[in-house]
Amino acid sequence: MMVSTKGRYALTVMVDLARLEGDGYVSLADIAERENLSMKYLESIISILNKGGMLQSLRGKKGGYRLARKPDEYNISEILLLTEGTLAPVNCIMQDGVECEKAATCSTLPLWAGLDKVIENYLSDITLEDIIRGNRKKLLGDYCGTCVSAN
Amino acid sequence: MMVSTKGRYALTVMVDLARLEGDGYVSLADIAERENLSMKYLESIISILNKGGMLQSLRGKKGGYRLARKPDEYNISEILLLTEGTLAPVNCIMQDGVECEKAATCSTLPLWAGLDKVIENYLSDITLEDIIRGNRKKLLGDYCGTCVSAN
DNA sequence: CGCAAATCCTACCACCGTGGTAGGATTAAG
DNA sequence: CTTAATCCTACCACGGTGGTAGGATTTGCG
Repeated sequence: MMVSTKGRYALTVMVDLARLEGDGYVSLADIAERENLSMKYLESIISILNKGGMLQSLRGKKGGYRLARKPDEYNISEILLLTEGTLAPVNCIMQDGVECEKAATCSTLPLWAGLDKVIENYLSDITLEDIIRGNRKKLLGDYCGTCVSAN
Repeated sequence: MMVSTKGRYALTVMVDLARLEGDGYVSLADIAERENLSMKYLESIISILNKGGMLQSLRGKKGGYRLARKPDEYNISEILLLTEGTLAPVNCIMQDGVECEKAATCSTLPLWAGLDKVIENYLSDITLEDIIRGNRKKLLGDYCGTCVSAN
């Protein structure tokens, strides 16, 4: 599994907040209830989003969270990257400039690099706005036969 | 991480055997030494490949393994699927006909389904032959700007 | 026939990431 | 000054990952 609940729930929170854009600060309790997720667990996840600059928060009564930017200014890749740490499908891929010691002679590396590219390209092309608008063409394909089959 | 060492080493073994196609049966000890991997660990992985019909084996002295088909008749998806069990990037995606209970109302599901498609399409289009021939265009892109960027 | 070289099979295990829970400290509105 | 909210630190069970160990079985060859 490439994306754990941490990344999935983070995206769920971001989509929830994107839907409520303009409603001011939304409390974590509200989000957790709406999405039917553990508030305590969500707390640790939303903390990552907040520290990563994805959100604005307000403490105290009437406090909560809201998006720091417009929904179409977030791409999915950056949200998942922040929460998951990496989106690499294998751990033998170059990260932070450090590559596998066998990289020069490894015959399977180009495959993993290509897979990594495909994933990154897909996720970085989709925004929160696409998700709340249900942009099926962009999400599920038909616009590129080689990327996403038409069946 | 989507693909563990199990899947990676399985592919390494398959590529190794594809390179030696026509040389008869190749012993596990030879493969392990050539690829610099633990023979004991490789044993458990090659056993999955063998039982899954990917290989032919011969026991006893002068025994070993060889490919059951031609290198261009294996796509990478089936090799990884056999060893990893699933290639789904998240565990909330439909598997064996069973889908998440929240599927009907989940706003993020189309994203995960789209990601799954992109991955599956990439991996099922590449064969062992492509890897041993170092088919960079197919592996790393340039043939589809939306799938794999040109940088 | 018997040895050696190979696959095949079962069991075991340490480590770490996942998916949380618990409890309290701090802040701000009214 | 109470209440509702974020913020922070610590803890923990479980299962998957990445192996290791030891032997049983099969087959080629001299």
